[in-house]
Amino acid sequence: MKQEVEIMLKSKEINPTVNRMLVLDYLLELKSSISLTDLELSLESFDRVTLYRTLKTFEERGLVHKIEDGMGITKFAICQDSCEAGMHHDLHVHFYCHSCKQTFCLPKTQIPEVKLPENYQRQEMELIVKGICSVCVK
Amino acid sequence: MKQEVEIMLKSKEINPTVNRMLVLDYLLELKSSISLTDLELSLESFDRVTLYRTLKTFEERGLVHKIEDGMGITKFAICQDSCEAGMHHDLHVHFYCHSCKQTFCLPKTQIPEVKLPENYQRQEMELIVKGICSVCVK
DNA sequence: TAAACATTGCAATACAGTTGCATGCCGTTT
DNA sequence: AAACGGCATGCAACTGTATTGCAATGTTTA
Repeated sequence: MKQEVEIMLKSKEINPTVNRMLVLDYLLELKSSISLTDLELSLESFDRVTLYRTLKTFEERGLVHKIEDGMGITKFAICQDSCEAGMHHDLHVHFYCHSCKQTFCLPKTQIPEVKLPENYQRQEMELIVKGICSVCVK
Repeated sequence: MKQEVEIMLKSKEINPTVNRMLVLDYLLELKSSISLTDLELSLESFDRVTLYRTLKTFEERGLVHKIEDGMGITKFAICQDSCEAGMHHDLHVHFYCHSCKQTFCLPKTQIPEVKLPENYQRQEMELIVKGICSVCVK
C-alpha cells in the first residue's frame, strides 16, 4: 500500500515525503472530499501550512482538485485518472450534505449540457446539488 | 422610483430606512450580483456591518439571494418574483467571468434535470459556469 | 414624557487562506 | 570532510471575509 502511494507520487513528479504519502494515503481512503481544516484535525502530526502546501502541490500536479462546496469552504478530492496537471476533467456533480456537511463526488452523474446566451464563453462548470446524502437519509 | 423601492420593502415587511432603500435601489439597477465588499465601496455612506445586516435581512425576507461565485466569494442578487422568504426558487445558472470577476444570473438558462444516485435527496442546486462574459469577450 | 424597540456604528473576534523567513535535511560538488 | 545548493517543514505574522457584542442614536408606542 505504501509502495503504491509512493509510485503515484513519483508518477506525478512529486517527491514522496512522509507527509505527502500520509496525505495521499488518507485522501485515497476517503470516500468524500475534505477541507484543509478537517485534514489538519485528521492528521495532527503536521502543521497546517505544510498540509496547505501539500494540497497545493497535489493540485498543481493534477493529483487532487479543488471543490467549492457551495457553502464557502474549499475542499479537496482525489482526481479521476483522466486528470492531468493544469487540466482537470472535473465535470461531474458534487453533492453537499446539509446533515453531515460532507461533499461527495458523484462521478457517474455528468453535468448535462447547458446552453449559454450569445457571446458567453464557457471554460469550466461546477454543479453542486445540496440535500441529504444516502447515509444521513436513513 | 424611490416610491417603488419603499413599496417593495414594505411588501416584504422590512422597515424602509434610508440605508435599506439605497441598497435595494442599487441592487435593482445592478445587472449582475455584488459582494459585500464591493457594495461597501459603491455605497460609502454606510458602515460595512450595516450593509452586512441589511443584506442578511433582505435575504431572510426573500428579497435577495446568496450566490457562491465559485471562487469562494459570497455575492448577492435580487430575487426573481417567484421567491419568498425562506424559500428561494433559484434554479437558474450563474456565470462567473474570469475577466471582470462579475457573477451574472442567467435566468433564462434553466439547470437541466440531474439524476442522483439512490437515496440522495435533493434540496437545492447551484450551477456555476465559468468563462468570459459577453462584454469581456469583445 | 417615558418606556420599548429598531437601527446603526465602532470595536473586537473568528476563521480560512496565504506569505515570509529561519531551520533542518539531503545529496552534490569541491 | 567541508561547503554549497535546493527542498521540505514549522512558526509567526498578515490578509480578507464573515460575524458578534455593545453602546449610542433614532423611532414608535403607551
